[in-house]
Amino acid sequence: MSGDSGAPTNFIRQIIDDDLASGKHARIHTRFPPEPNGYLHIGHAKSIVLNFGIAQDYPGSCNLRFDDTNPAKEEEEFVEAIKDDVRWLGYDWDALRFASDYFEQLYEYALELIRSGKAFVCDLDAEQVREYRGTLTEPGRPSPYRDRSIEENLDLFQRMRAGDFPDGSRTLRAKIDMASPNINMRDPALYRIRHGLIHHQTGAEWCIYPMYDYTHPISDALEGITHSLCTLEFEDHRPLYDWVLDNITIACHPRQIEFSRLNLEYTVMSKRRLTQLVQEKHVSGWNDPRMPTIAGLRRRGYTPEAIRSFCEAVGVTKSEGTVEMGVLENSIRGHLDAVAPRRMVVLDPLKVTISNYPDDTSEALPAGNHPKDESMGTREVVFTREVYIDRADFREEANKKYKRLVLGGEVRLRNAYVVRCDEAIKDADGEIVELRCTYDPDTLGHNPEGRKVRGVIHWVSATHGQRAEVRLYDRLFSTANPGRGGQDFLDDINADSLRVLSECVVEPALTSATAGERFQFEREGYFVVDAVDSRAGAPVFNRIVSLRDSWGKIAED
RNA sequence: UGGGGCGUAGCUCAAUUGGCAGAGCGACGGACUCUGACUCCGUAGGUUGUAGGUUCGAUCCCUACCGCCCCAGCCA
Repeated sequence: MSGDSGAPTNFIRQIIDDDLASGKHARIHTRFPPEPNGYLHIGHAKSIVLNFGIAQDYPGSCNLRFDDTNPAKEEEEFVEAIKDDVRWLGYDWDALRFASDYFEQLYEYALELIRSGKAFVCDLDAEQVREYRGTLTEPGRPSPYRDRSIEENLDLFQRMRAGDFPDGSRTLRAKIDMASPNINMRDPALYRIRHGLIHHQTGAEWCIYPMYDYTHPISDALEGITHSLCTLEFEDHRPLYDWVLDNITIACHPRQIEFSRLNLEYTVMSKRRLTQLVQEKHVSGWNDPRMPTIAGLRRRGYTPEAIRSFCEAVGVTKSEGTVEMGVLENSIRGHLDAVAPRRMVVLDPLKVTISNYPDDTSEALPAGNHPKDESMGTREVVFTREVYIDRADFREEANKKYKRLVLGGEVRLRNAYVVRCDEAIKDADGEIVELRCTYDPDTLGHNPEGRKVRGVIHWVSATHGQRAEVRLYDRLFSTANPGRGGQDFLDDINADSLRVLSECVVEPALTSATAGERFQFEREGYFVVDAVDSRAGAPVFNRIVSLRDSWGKIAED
């Protein structure tokens, strides 16, 4: 049942299997319930893949529901961005809902709670409530307003809605148990008063807003959710979730199941911190390619497929851990290796003159777009007397392990000829400014006989290539767990997380690349045409991820 | 300190519910290669947090410890 997509099973899917087998449910209904107070991040993707993935694999459905009970923090911009991100990830909701759709029903249920003596209007202010609540080790004391008559509570609550009382002056509270060892059960607030806010869905219609703990179970039940999946910090809230549904007249009682949230090395995931990065302009916005947001990963060049397979790879459990960044990187490498056309780009150009190649000639050489997939076809690269190679691909001398160009040595120019380096020309400071090489005309398409070249390097024609900007992104933070030990996480920002290279040379086939197109720059990594800053005929490239590099780990000789 | 959770390989997860502790990723080594990529082959890596107990037999059941996370918003 759960294996249809090849998605690995987990304890939640096992519970669902059991519920289907026992006949408790014939159909599964999940929901993804974001609060529109920020952009979605990779941690939300885990929840999205879980919830929508279950709906896909079982006979089931999944709603997108905005948990919009706190208009002070929520905005329409965020609801639109979230819808975009969910769709981009490849999912479509069965129903689009807002918790605010249920405000009227929520209000009616609150009246029911009051009528049955399960809720009361409390006149304590926030500080007094805190004093009465007790501590982790001491029980709380009942509010002096706890035993008001039902009639008075009804009247007061109706007047709360009518706007008769100022912010913070009163709350509606559940009447549960002030001595409960679970603080969430110590007569939690159900409604608070908030004047003067324009809610993005309901406008100025309400001046009282329901709390999450009250809204969520009822919203779930109203939608016929069977399994309400949330993160571990809500485990303590489950008794309250159940209490609400057990004490009102409602037919459905979803099962809340908690799983551990995603933690990723070298980044931060809390909305508070992401918001701070954006507001204080440590990044260019929610979609900065270094951000772990879906919008950031999208602009960075990640694919929905890669993010989905990443989410499946990390699994779903109740134990907390931190996933290595390499797992995310491998997910995109794996996908793009299969589908990204290959191109040649020189990031740090060093001019090479092929002395024995005629000045007035050029050759259009066919180059495969993919080494293992001929269906991806070929394009032409232009070979000329002057080409660029990368500075890192030449050394005056090196040991045998160095598989690139050395003085007096031979190397193949990818898709073209074998060349030998005869001379390195230096400027007054001793810096190499040009290489003089000779090429072997008999090495096109086959290797020379009787001798072995050191390796293969990429190149671009100096006369046919085009300058382009390439942005090299690295992890946003320099430590695996930013801000650990209580210090400011901003101190851990990686100062080199973005390097802009403006003098790169790209092969002709790349000048017409359009926004969002992804390529492998051979021997370098995977790159995407930036959707924001590229211009027609002048693409800007973002590095998505470098190629795996076993050479970089070997100590320099 | 009260309550709620979680501890299995470097990381993420399995282990048919008491029957020889495995996989993927990573690391390391090799093969292949016109990408130091991809692919393929192989190796290492464990006192299952600790100490007891029950049992022929414990990752699994019991007891006690230890460590880590969450909870004292009129946030979600």
